[in-house]
Amino acid sequence: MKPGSLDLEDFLPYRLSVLSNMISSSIAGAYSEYFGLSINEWRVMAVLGRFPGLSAAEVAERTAMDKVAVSRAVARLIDSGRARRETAAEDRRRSVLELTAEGRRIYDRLTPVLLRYEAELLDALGPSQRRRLMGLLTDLQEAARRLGPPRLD
Amino acid sequence: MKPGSLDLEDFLPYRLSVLSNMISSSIAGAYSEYFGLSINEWRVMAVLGRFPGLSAAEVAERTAMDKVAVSRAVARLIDSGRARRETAAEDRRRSVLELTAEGRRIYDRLTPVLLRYEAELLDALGPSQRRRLMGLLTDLQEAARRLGPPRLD
DNA sequence: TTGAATTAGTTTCAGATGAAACTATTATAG
DNA sequence: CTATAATAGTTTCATCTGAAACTAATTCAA
Repeated sequence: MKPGSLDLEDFLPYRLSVLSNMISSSIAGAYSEYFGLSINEWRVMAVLGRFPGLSAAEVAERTAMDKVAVSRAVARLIDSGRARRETAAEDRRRSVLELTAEGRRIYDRLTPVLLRYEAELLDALGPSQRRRLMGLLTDLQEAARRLGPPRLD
Repeated sequence: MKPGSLDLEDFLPYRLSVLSNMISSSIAGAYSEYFGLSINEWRVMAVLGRFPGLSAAEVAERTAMDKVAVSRAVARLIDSGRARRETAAEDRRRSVLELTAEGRRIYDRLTPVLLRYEAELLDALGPSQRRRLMGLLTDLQEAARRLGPPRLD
């Protein structure tokens, strides 16, 4: 391969994108098949299961979703009886979001399945790689943030 | 953290998705700002720049895009004068796709910028991690393929 | 106070997406 | 040979998406 040429299949951003889409759509297939959940609905359920009482903005922050996506996912979860919204007493703009009993049932059913799936993925790596993987992702993420978009010189 | 609980920010599929979106949208911002290219249009240009004469199905295979997305991206590239389509003489269903001179100009301008960006990302990792990264992504990808979607027990 | 600015969240609008149906061409079975 | 199936690619349709505009509530400045 001549230097300065770009092979998509060796290009880190492309590799990450393919891998991430592969894993996400695998998982999304399972959400969707068993419970009719979209990936955004599941992400909202995942943070509400762990941190009940968050506002929509706090959910957005913890899920890296934008506020429009959160608003729509929450609306569907409420429609389908899986989440509940109250208005914060001290600031009536804020919502206070929680899973319903039905939502929690699904959360409790799905969580161990996803953790097991993750463990099975990690089993594919050697122990030393496995230990370093998260730090590596953190470093790449930090670098991406620091670099900002590529600029034409 | 109690075992069996799922923290989104430590969950591999979520981490990969956030990192990948961060990097992809950084890059897409640059394409789009300088040349009005979508990520799919750029991917098609990237493979045609390296492998001129591919058919749409071959482009789809090399970019992990579906055939509808390829069809639309190609249509736009042709509209904007950046790619050209001919019909394969021996099989008139097949298209033979190439960049135009203008398309190649953009390709030649963008390629080194993206390679430099990738190199800067990799600079964030230690040398040993950097060397192993691609193999690690390959292993995860292979594991994801092998595992298929998670199943409720 | 009160009215301008800010914040939380929703709706709108225009474009992107993918599954399925469709067109055109080529391959294959009888 | 036909006609049935398979393949390449496009179009349609219903849904998804994000930016910007919007509503409602709160804060801040004068």
